[in-house]
Amino acid sequence: MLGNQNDVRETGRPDRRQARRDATRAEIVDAAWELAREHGLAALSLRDIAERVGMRAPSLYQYFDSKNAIYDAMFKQGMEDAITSTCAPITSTGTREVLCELGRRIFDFAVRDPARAQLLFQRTLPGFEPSPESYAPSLALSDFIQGVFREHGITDPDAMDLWTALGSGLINQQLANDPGGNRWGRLIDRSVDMYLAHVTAPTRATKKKKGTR
Amino acid sequence: MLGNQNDVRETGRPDRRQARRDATRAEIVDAAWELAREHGLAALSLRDIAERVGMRAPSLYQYFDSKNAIYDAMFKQGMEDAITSTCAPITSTGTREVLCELGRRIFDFAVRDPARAQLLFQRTLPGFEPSPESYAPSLALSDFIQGVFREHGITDPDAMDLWTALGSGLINQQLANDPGGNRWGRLIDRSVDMYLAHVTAPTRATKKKKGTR
DNA sequence: GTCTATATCCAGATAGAC
DNA sequence: GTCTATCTGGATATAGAC
Repeated sequence: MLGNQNDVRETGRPDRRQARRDATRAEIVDAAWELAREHGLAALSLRDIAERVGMRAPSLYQYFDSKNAIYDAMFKQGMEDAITSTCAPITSTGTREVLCELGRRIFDFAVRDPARAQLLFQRTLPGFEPSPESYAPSLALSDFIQGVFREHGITDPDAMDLWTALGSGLINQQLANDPGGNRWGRLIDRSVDMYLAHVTAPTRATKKKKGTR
Repeated sequence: MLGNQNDVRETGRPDRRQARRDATRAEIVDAAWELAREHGLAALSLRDIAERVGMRAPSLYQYFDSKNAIYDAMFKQGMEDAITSTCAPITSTGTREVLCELGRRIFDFAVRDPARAQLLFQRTLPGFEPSPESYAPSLALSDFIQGVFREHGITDPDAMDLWTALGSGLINQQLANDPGGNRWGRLIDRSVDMYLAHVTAPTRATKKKKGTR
């Protein structure tokens, strides 16, 4: 569980043994993801993972301290992938186009791999919680999204929460009720229109707005 | 798994043995829900359920054919509770008030019991799928909601999907990121405003509308 | 660093006595 | 209808040989 897996040796730089070790760790995580996609996240077993990488189960303990440590490495890798898929520069300029692009990136990332979405975005695994180190990329992702919104004048925290609800709802419904289809994916642009019309609407009555001017 | 548990005897009416049996079945399902709430849905074990009702595990097989049959009974009971909580007559009249009331009922029902929400609305249990019989109440619930919307002039299927996404997103975020709090519950009325402003907005450009008039 | 062997524990499900 | 006893199989994790 403790994160000394990336430590360098006393020389101050990782030697070849260390590099080999990291490569094997990555192999194990990849095998775990394969199995999770095939049989479900909760059905992962150390035996199956070991078999897929050509080992016996006990050998895995040379690379991970426990099964939860493997889940943790999967979580971390998944979050890093989420950043790669989501945080690329956005070429569009208009607010509507930017939000559509951003929304679609996240939606596609989540829907592309249901098992990954379950580990990253739902909290459904029995006793698993990501370690602070593995959770860090998640915060970076939040910051990126928040930054994009701020650039377009949306700073109200409630408006941000509304956005995350809308996005997670589209993803959720797509995965639960039309896996492999596009029934809710089709609604992304429309959702952005609805959202922007509301958030940028002229102030009226008791409705909270983006600014106070 | 097969649903002969509610059969009547050859006389054509259930006798007292049958009533006792149904009562015990209900006890078992209640105990299973208690344990699911305490230790998580996936952590249910027949031993624990049996212990809670004062039996040994094998005795449960007098009442249910398998562990999945217990999940199935839980699903059915949960869906019936959802109908009870959701489908009561709505006293409000205005469209906004009606949708707020409806949304809040479903939200409260889901958030009140995360384990139940996981079984009913997410598809996260290893090999479980509800039987057609247990799934039936779910369809009745959909029909009710659809009827309410139709009464208020919303018939566009995409608009319905948008509503379910919005609702499930609020629930999802509340359960995952602020369990026990109200961070997204506060946004229900605002979400309804946003939704209605969009769905009932005057037709413009390529935006789909509720009707063609 | 990987293995065999094993410890320990738990699961769902069945057989058959009472 | 409930029990004890057991089957079968799985899990995570550890000890110690090589």
